[in-house]
This record gives sequence, C-alpha cells and structure tokens, in this order.
Amino acid sequence: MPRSGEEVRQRLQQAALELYLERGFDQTTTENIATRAGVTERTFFRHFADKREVFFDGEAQLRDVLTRAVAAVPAGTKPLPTLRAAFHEAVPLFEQNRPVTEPRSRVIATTAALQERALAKGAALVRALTDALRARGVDEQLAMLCAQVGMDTCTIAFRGWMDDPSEGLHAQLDRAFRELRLAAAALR
Amino acid sequence: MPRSGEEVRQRLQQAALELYLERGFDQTTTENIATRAGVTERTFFRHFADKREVFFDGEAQLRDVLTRAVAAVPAGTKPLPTLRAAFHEAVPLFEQNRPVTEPRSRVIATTAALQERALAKGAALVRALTDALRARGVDEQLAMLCAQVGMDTCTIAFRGWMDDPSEGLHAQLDRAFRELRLAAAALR
DNA sequence: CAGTCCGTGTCACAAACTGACAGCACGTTG
DNA sequence: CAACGTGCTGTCAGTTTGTGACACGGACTG
Repeated sequence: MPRSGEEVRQRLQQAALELYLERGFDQTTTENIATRAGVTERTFFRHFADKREVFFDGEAQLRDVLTRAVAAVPAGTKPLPTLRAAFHEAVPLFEQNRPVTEPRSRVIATTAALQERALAKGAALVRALTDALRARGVDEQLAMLCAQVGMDTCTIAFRGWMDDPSEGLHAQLDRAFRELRLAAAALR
Repeated sequence: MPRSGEEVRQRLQQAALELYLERGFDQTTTENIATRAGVTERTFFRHFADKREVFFDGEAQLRDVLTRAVAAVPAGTKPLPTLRAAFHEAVPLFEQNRPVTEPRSRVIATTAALQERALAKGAALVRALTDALRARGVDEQLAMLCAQVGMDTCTIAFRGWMDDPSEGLHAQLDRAFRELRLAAAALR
C-alpha cells in the first residue's frame, strides 16, 4: 500500500513531533514542519486536515484492535467484562507503542489544543466501542454507558501505568475495574 | 460607544447563537457576529478567546452549583452516591436552562469543532468534581474514576431527557445510575 | 508509446487570531 | 473645576491557519 506519499507522511509526523518537543506546539508553524520534512506547507495539509491531526494517527489502529477484540469475546459475556477483556487484549499494542506514546503524552499535557483533540479521539473510540457492543445485542443506552465508563476506566489504568510502569498495565487494568465495581456497589 | 461591557458580551452571545442557527457555525465569521452585535471584530476577541468559546459561557455556573452540591452532601456518603445527589440538586438549573440548551445542543451536534470544545468543557467539569471529592477525603485515583464515571452517567441521563422530556430528568438520572450499578455488578 | 492517476509545487485568498496605539466616557482626587 | 487614571472600544497592521484552482512530473496501465 505505501505509495511514495506514505514516506512523506511519516516524515511530517516525525518533524512535527520533534518541533513540538523542541519549541512547543504554539511556537511551531505548519510551515516549520513542512520545511523540516522537505515539502511545502500545502503538502502538509494534503496529508493532515489540520495542525493537530498530525499528532493522532495511531488512533485508527487502536480502534480496530479494540473493536475486533470486543467481537472475539465469548457470546453471553456482559458488557463491562467484555470491555475489560478487550482492553487486556490491547495491552501488547500499548506496551509496544509506549516509547512513542510517552513523549507524545508530555506534549499533549502542556497544550490545550491537543488535549481537546485527544478528547475528541477518545469520544470516537467510545462510539466505536458502543457499536461493537450493540453488534453483540446490547441495548443502545446500556452500550453507550458501558463503552464510556469502560473507556474511562481504561484511561485511568493507562495514566497510572504511564506514571509508574512497574506494576504493569494488566495489573492497573484489573485494579481500576475492581475499583469501579466497588464504587458502583455503593449505589442504591 | 462604550457600553457597560457586560451588555456587549451578552449581545455577542445572542448574535452568535442566532447566526450559528441561521447559517451554521462554519458559514459564520467572527466579523458577522461582531457586526450583528454592533461592535468590531476586535472587540469580539476581547470578550471571548475564540469563535467557539462564545458558545460555552454557562459552564462556570454549572461547575459552581455542582461543586457546592457535592460539598453539601452529608459526610460519610460514598463518592458515586454523593455525585448522584449533587446531580439531582442541579436538576432545577438544567430545567431552567432547557430553552437555551436545546437549540444550542442542536448546533453542537452538527459541528465537530463545537463538539471538541464541549468535550473539553466536560473534562474541566470532571476535574472540578474530582477536586470536590478529594476535599471530602476521597483517594485521588478513586476520585478521578468516580468523577468521570458519574459525569458520564449524568450525560447519558441528560441526553435521554433531551430526546424525551416526558419522564423528567430526576427519573432519567435514577435510571442511568441504576443501570451503572447493575452493569458494574457483572464485573468479577 | 499514449493516456491517466497521484502526489506535489505554486499562487491567490478567506478567515481566525494578536499586538500596539489612540480615543472616549466615566468616576476619583486634588 | 480641572487633572487624572481606568476600562472599554475602534483602528490598523500583521501572522498563522486552512482552502481552492491549476500546472508539472513521475509511475503505472493499456
């Protein structure tokens, strides 16, 4: 698949990451990125819809892995256990991407515009998980709630793992879902 | 014509809402809004940081009501029941704002840029709720998880109430939190 | 070899912001 | 009363983001 344009695309992503790390997102122009990648500013916008999008390219892959993992869970499993299993399935992907994800997260943490886009990407993932649950026969309202809540729980686990990788992501996931179960049991 | 400032601010909000409804967010320029409000484009940016922010001004009030409501819940109440009570406390505010919120939501639903900002505002609210819970002695990780999950549950209830107000927001809240409890009980 | 995509460069341009400075109404102070 | 500071606005010039239109050149296809 990789036409000659795929190389340019990767160079643009690399250049953007470098520049955002060096001088920050706001101090980097799209022209800076294009120049470092050896292309024109116009070409940058042919590959990425805007200055933020260049930072969120792996999301599609994660979405595919997660939705496939949801579909692979044995039928009859309840929504939240299904999601927990799916997230465990995606752990290798997270671990493998960590060297890229870690500096990326640092940049995002200091840039409001990137935080917004990250939230939007998370919302898209929640929509995909909602659809995956509905395909398993889960009621729409329940699917929305569980997809959102499951995603939050995974995010909490992920953040804990980023701060301190020693426990491992699997353990963080189990801990977060256990906390969720206990917290929700206090309702009623 | 140096108006009091606050009046100009409200005229700008009104003009923005009207124009976004008439021709859509993307087809409306900041100059359009300023002109309809009887001021200069520069003045628009003195009151609002960007074109989206003019749409999200009530968020601060909701945040104050919710954090105060959390603080007012009897000590010893667990995090999620605390939040559920706080959301019930805010129902009158939601009901009172509904005539404004409803057309606003329609615009947001059709505009990606506004959805992003809405997510960011929701995240800010979650941070405020997290702090409010921590002030009650809740562990940080647990506070983050509950604030996020509680917010999601409230959002689901809110959406259901927007689609069909006949049941009332109180009932939608109770139903959503009941679903959350049942879904989480299936874990382990 | 001719045709046709596809990615890119170039140019022109609208729209979203920002910084600097000046003016005008207002209340305060001497 | 007059001088003065303060807060809001207008004006102007400028940067940056993002888009549309068109032409060039290489790669693939028939």
